[in-house]
Amino acid sequence: MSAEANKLLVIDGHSMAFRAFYALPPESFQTTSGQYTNAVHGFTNMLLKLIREELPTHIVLAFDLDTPTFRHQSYEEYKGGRAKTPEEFRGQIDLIKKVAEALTIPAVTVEGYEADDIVATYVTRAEAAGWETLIVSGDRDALQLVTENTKLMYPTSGISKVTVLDPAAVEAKYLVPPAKYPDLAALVGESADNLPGVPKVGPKTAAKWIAQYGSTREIINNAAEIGGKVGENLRAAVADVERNLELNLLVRDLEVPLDLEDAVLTPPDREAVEPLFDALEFNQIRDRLFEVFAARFPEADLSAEPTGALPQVTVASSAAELTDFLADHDDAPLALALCLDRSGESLSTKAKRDEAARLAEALAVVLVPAYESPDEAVQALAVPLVEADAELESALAAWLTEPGLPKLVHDYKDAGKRLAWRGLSLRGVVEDTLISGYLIQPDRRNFAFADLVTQHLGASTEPGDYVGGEQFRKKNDDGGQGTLFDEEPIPGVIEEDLARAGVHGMLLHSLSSTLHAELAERKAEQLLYELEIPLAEILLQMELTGIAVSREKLQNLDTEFQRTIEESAEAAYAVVGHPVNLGSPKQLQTVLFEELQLPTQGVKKNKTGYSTDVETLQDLLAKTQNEFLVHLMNHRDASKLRQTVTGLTEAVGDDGRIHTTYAQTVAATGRLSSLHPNLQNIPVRTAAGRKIRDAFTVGEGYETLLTADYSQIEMRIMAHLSGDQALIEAFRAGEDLHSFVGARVFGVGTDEVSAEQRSKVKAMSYGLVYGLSSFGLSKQLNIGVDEARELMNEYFERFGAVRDYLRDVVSQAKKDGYTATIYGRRRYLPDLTSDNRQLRQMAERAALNAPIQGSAADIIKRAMIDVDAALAQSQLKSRMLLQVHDELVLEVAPGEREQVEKLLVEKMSSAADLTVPLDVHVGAGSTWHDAAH
DNA sequence: CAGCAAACGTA
DNA sequence: CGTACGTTTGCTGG
Repeated sequence: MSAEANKLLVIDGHSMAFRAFYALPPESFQTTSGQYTNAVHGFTNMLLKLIREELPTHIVLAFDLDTPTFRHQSYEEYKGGRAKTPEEFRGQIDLIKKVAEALTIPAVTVEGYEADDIVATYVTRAEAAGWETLIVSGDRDALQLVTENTKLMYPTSGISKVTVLDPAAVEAKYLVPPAKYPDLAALVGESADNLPGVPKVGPKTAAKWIAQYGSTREIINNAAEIGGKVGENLRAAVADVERNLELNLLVRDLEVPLDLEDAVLTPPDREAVEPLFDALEFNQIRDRLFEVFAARFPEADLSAEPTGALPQVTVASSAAELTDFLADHDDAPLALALCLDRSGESLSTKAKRDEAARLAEALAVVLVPAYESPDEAVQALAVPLVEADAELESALAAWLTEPGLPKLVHDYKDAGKRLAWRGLSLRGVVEDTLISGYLIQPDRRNFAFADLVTQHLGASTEPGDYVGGEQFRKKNDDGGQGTLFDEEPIPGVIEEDLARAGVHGMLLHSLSSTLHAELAERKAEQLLYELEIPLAEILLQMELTGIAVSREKLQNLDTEFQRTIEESAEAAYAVVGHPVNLGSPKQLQTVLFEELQLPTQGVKKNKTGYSTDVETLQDLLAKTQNEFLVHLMNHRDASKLRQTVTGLTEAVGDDGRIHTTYAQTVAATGRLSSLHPNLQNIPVRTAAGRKIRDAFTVGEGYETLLTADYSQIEMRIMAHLSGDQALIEAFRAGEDLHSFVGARVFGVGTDEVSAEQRSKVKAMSYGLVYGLSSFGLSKQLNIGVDEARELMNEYFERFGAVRDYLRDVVSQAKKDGYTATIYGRRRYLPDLTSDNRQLRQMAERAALNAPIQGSAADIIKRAMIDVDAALAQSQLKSRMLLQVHDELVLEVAPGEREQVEKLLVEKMSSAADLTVPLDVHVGAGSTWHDAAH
């Protein structure tokens, strides 16, 4: 590289770290261990952006030290009066230095000097060598360094907006050429450094004097001839100005520990980047980092050291090849990976890509045996699912469906579904690393295979990172993966896909054993083998089966709700005199609180201003009787319902049924969640909402829908876990729980409890499960805090063991670091010991709730497995369709109703052995609405 | 076009 | 200042 092409980037690390810190909210950038990373994040991003856009050949980061500098020694108050460094900033400078180290960018410090002096020294050397330089600093002292070859990037607000200053720009902005900036600053003073200047002299006066006399030294020499008040002030402040002059001037000839030439930019140290970015939980930045450096150093190899040999994937072309392969591996577990159709990956929006990914077809199954040694290429076999001969297909089907032949997968339900679309059934799954990963860290949201592999094995899932896979390495000029087609043994599957599936399968074996060691330590193996994996099989069937809906009923509802929407909108517009988007909280704020002048007193606020949620609207209605509010709320209700109807209509499959997907690894408590569409939040509370449930119907060939739900399961678990005798007695007596509790709390007979009293204790009982406070209760019940506290005291007086339990569960969780359900499902809550009060209290409420909500989830999961087994045992054709946390919906085959009902009640009630009975209510009907009871 | 905030449906 | 979720809409900022 020729000298002319050299470009130095020199960054004042401290000042930019501070800018980054104030530009990004610390609370949004925290690792699970509580370390704030907002400054690190912003700084790293900025650094990458500079490398990408400015193309420097050399980079230096300059940092201050904590020790005093020569400036402090000559002026004690130097930088005095600065606010204390915020708590959240602590440790972030060290992390930034670690990032620099991983990127092999030098971080330079010099004892007794500031970062600015280091910057000045490198700039001076670069100038001498004829290099171009870009300074990045938020400190104005750096202005003096600007020349034609040396520009300054100065952040104007935060770190996203920057100005690049050349000499002309400096002069335009500060009225003096760069070299004279110290003269100007000496006269004006610098409040950030606690350096007072001449009173009443601002940049304009100072610039005028400098133009007249040439320098501040000359101004002082001629101070006598300057008239007026400012002249007097100047003469009085000569000592200050002289001191400023001395302190402002940057040192340009420091002894620095690193030569300019040695600051050359080189590719990052991947071995250092990976663990550091793991710890910082920077995943997106990591990707961007490697992209930026790959673009910068196309020839360099940024990939990790190969961790083993790439599996050799052979494509089976005959049944014999498959049967031989299976015979070779006897009955040992084989990992299973699918090659999917990737043609949807280039769709324009994320929503479309996600949709395509969900529906992508399986093109091949790759079977991978456990490897003996990582250095020896494992022999894997790919079986095409398209254009394969019938014999091969049936040989594969036989292996897949045999429960006695063990398979390892990541996301069994997903693989099972894609295979089912091809008419294949997958059984005998002994490991699903998705679920294992979840059981270990239930509050993590993303269990992508590659992430689990990185985290638990520290390995790569990229074929290019394995010996023998060099041809798959992504080169910068990329685009040419198509060139890797040798031939196309399986339509739509390129060589790289096969290699990827091979690596995936190979890693499944190692990930499985690593996760199992963890599971064993947590005593969670039973949960995996006896609960979650069997449940996954059932969920898969439920998802494939779906639930029938009446398109006609949905269509009618859509029309009905649409009419309400239009009518209420018209009526609302009439009140305000013009149309508004009633779905825009922002526009509503304007209409409600500016145009209609509704009282804002006591109105809840959110980040964007006054809230417009139902609660607020109802309060406003009570106060003002403004009928706009009525129309708005009608509009809201109808829009929400129509939105649900639309979503359902779009989700109806060709078979006239809706197939939801259950997420088994999302809810941190152990519950399921439902998506695409969500069938766990279909309205039920209002009459209009219930009409939607009426569109869910029994399918053809079946007699009726059956719903079965646990009655008050969470309170029963509370009774069981707390051992509260009064509560246990209530459930054993089979009395109405809330009347029973109300009678005790209010000291009246069970049948004398008023409706109001009953609803109060009901809210209270449910609230306790969520960690309700007296404040929250008072708000919920619209009563005073005192009355709420009174109510709580009275409650705990009668049900003392409940209070003891709630207290103990939190303190135990603090001690252990986790809560546990009755089946031993753990939830880790590191925030229980956080210094941040809000985080800590949130964790405390989660600790109260997790054992209860989680135990209820365990119980219904157990029940589902037992019900499914009992249905099979009795050879019944009836089937489970939906689970809604404490409710199951089944489709009953003709003539089976009585038997199924009996079996349901029996299996659900006996799913757990509690000190209180588990009551189950059953209802039947031709629609979901009618089956409710 | 991606991602956030607000709102609201369920247990 | 009550837990656990998913989806849609409007809007901002890249």
